[in-house]
Amino acid sequence: MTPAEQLAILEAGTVEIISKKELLEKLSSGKPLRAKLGVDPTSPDLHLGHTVQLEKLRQFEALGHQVVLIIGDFTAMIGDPSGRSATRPQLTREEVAHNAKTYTDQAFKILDREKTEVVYNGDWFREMRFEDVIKLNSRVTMQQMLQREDFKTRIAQEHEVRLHEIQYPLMQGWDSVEVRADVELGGSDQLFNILVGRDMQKSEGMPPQVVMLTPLLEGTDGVKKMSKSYGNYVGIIEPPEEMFGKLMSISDELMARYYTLLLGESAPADTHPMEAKKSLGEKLVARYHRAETAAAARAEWDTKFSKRDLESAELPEFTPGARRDLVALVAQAYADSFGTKRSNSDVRRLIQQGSIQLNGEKLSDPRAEPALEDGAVLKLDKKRSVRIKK
RNA sequence: GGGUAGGUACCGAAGCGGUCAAACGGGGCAGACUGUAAAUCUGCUGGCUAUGCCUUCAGUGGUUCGAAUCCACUCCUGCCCA
Repeated sequence: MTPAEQLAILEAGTVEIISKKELLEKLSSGKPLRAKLGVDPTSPDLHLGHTVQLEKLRQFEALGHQVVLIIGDFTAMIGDPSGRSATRPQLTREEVAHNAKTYTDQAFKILDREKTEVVYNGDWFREMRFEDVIKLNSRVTMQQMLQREDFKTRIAQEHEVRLHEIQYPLMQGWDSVEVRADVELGGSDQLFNILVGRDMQKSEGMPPQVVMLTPLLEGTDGVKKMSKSYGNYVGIIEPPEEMFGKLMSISDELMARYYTLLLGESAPADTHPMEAKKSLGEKLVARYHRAETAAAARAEWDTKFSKRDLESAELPEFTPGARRDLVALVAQAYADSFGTKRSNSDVRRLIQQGSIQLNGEKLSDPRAEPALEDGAVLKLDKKRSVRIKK
């Protein structure tokens, strides 16, 4: 494949490439490029937001280039301030180590395990001595750091910015030196950090990496960037039904975004939005599970929510414990079947607001001890129900 | 180091001796309407063995019948100056 053809493939779906000319030159050299993506294992699960970049990396791999995945086990302890309006919580080494493991396992649902180079930036940062850190710091000016939008606004709003946060871009930049990256991929909020990488490489006498920015994927709320800490994510190892369900609950607007960003196609214009959303959901579930599983998830969703046929739907089975009053029952059902902790007060509220139904009948007395027959359907809220199993 | 403004629930922000589990906004949760969409409307949003009780307004101690509110000290943050 000619360099120009490769460029066309790689360019698709990106927001910005700095610069295309450089990329073309690198591609023309004939040598496989080293394409870097750094991920901080701040939470164990990869979500659809990460896949935008991972899919792009897969294209690099398919074109015979070398993908370098940097697990930021060290940087994760600091936390990337990008796009943040507050200092991130710092993670412990144990948390990070655990997350890193699950992270890579999930990344290889997309990338080829055999072809991908995985490195941990703790390998070099832990070795650094304080004088190395000073040297690193001396390469960048305070003013450059303060140009960053997120720092600037935080300062303008008189919010704190801690010193360790401004180290982050330097560290990310140094990663590029360590792995001799030719290209670094990142979300569009990574522009600054990746540019620092270029500067670092130049001052090390290395050819600077090409910056390749991918669009940021909004989370299921349609507003904020998808992130586990915002609770607006769709994890790629989520059970098929859950994944499908989450995708069905997004707005029509967002659906169009997901079509372009995740599937690389435009949303069908002549189809009812709900139908379009269903095919989006099915396709994505199929991508991370199997086609049959996806079809099943869709069918199951239909009986549960379109036909509202809870009787024949597959519901989690729930075996009531010793306490049979409604409050205890509901609280336990949430905990056992959905892993959701709700306080008794919270449950009481749900009951009072008419959320709880038994076989289609509203239960409104928190103190009642409803007769529970085997197979009865206890509806907790609009989206969650369980089947009683004695 | 000096001066100054602050630290209130998930976040922002009122309150400045009792009627404060704490206004208001955002977020979140639930309900109605729907296509588990958006928009809109309604309710809720510390906990509990619940017409009452317990824990909470940076921390500790104090004044008071009574403190988020007053006093002392401590810790933390912003801003200005050095």
